[in-house]
Amino acid sequence: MQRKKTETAEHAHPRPVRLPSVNEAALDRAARLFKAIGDVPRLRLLAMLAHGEACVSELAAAGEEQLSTVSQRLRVLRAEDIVVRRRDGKHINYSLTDQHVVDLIFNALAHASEMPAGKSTGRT
Amino acid sequence: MQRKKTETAEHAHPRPVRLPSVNEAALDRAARLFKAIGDVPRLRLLAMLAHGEACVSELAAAGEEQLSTVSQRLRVLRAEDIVVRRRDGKHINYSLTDQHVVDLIFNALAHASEMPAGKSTGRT
DNA sequence: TTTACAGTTGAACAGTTGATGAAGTGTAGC
DNA sequence: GCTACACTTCATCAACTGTTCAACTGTAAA
Repeated sequence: MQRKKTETAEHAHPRPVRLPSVNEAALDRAARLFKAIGDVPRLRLLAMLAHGEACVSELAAAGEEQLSTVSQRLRVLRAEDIVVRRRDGKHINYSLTDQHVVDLIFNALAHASEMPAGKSTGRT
Repeated sequence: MQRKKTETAEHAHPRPVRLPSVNEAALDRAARLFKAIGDVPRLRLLAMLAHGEACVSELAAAGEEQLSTVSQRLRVLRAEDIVVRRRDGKHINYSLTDQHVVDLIFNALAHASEMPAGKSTGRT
């Protein structure tokens, strides 16, 4: 019987099919990481934390946000092991987990400063 | 008079408020970039394209996805200038816009391979 | 021109996400 | 113990996202 594959690509190709050689687990981890930092409010939090650890109140005050809002954002970042927390009396201080995340962010921010917003502009 | 600000953080802090010194436009661009690549299917596409340019059919066949699905994913990546396209007869070949994106991705994938999935597992 | 191929776009739908106020947890001081 | 403070978690809800099929555009060959 002939199965109707609706639209599922299945035909002659100009080049042989090249299956991804990347580790699926790494791909998943990387995508999760990118997704977590792919949000302006969260990325801003990280940019703040890049200057040193800070407690939730500080971060909330600096961004004029509600505590619960900031707390939720930090939760997302913590779930991906991007930040860690440490209790200090009544306060809970957050900081970036490791240098590689710091590097990644600054690297991207640096490149982002170079390239104009996104559309048009053409190039050089 | 005491103003009721519901929950909006406003109290004594252990440290002075440190406002973000980062460029908002760069932050926005970086967040958009991360968001676009923060998705396994899209990141997989990029991983494939890192090996060289490919047309939509190839990418679709390699991932056993529908043409329209892949096309939509590429659209998102193209909207963020992560990939570019070039027509070649009936085919449209996509490739990564520049080396810096390639670096970013491989860098992240390399680090992702090092760190264990995310939660638990303990450590080494 | 007609047909087939390669890809894009639009609309609809399901699933996910993020912000918020209220309620809960944990710590410090009285 | 009780109260205040510093957060966290829960539940809700609106807004957004990703996938899909159908329809459409553009190219090539007959």
